[in-house]
Amino acid sequence: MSVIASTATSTSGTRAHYTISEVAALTGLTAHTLRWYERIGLMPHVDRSHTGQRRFSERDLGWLGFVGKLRLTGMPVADMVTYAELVRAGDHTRDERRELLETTRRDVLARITELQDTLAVLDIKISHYGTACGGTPT
Amino acid sequence: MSVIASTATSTSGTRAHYTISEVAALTGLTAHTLRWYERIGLMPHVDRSHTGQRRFSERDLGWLGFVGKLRLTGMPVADMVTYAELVRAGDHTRDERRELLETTRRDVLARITELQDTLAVLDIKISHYGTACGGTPT
DNA sequence: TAAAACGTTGGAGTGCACTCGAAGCAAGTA
DNA sequence: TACTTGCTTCGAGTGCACTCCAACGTTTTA
Repeated sequence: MSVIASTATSTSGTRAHYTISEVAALTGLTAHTLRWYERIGLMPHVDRSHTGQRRFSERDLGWLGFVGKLRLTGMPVADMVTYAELVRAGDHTRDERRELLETTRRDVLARITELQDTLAVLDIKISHYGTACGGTPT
Repeated sequence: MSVIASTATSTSGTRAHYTISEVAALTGLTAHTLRWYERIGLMPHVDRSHTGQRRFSERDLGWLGFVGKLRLTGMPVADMVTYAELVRAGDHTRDERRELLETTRRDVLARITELQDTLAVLDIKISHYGTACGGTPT
């Protein structure tokens, strides 16, 4: 892989663009997945070199970071695509986007509550196993 | 469906056994899923009527409740089956079971942290949408 | 310059967790 | 008795989110 070497722009740290394998390394996604994201409309338009290879920008990286967060929320890919489409559609979709995010936020809160609930059950079970006498725990 | 009518045992509330559709109604799982659980080894032995129909006990219901909690943790079904096998194997697997549960517990905690992290990102995004001026939010 | 590494595409395949269908008994109801 | 409902099994189908393949072109390294 060598030192990342491409057309640099700014003087410090910021890169003009990244190849697909560089982005894969940075995001933890595979190149396959990155192409698939583009195919399904989850990426804004990605630049190409004169020979047609993808050149990801800093902005693309930022977007992928956010998409990664959305993925961690458990949001379905289809909904992320919807969100991406709203972004592409322009400023008049701001309200819709905010709503989508707020719905997601509520879902996340609900999921956290749910998990804390399971945690309580797990703790009870585990404490039963702690007492080394032979009840009939399931 | 009528009133649940089967061989009752105790005087108040507790039932001797339940048909598959009763259990489906009680758990929210489908009859298909219940049979599938049994096929893959996720259920302890379920009693049958003289005609071969399943008769779920209170104990089975309790087990299904616990399995439901495990499912909510995000534990893969294969691991739940492993746990079920350990329970069937007898008392000498207690340590192993406790470890499995503790691993699950750690996973749940990690997931909660992860979700709280995404929550922070969502809140920042949402607050950007709140200010109704045209930046370029993604 | 030659070899190795990396990039492209469309389409097919994978693994998970269900989910459903078909064909055929069995039990309760009008 | 006829009908409706529910149960059985096996096997196939679904939806999601990737994941991989083949065949070929490009770029970097020795």
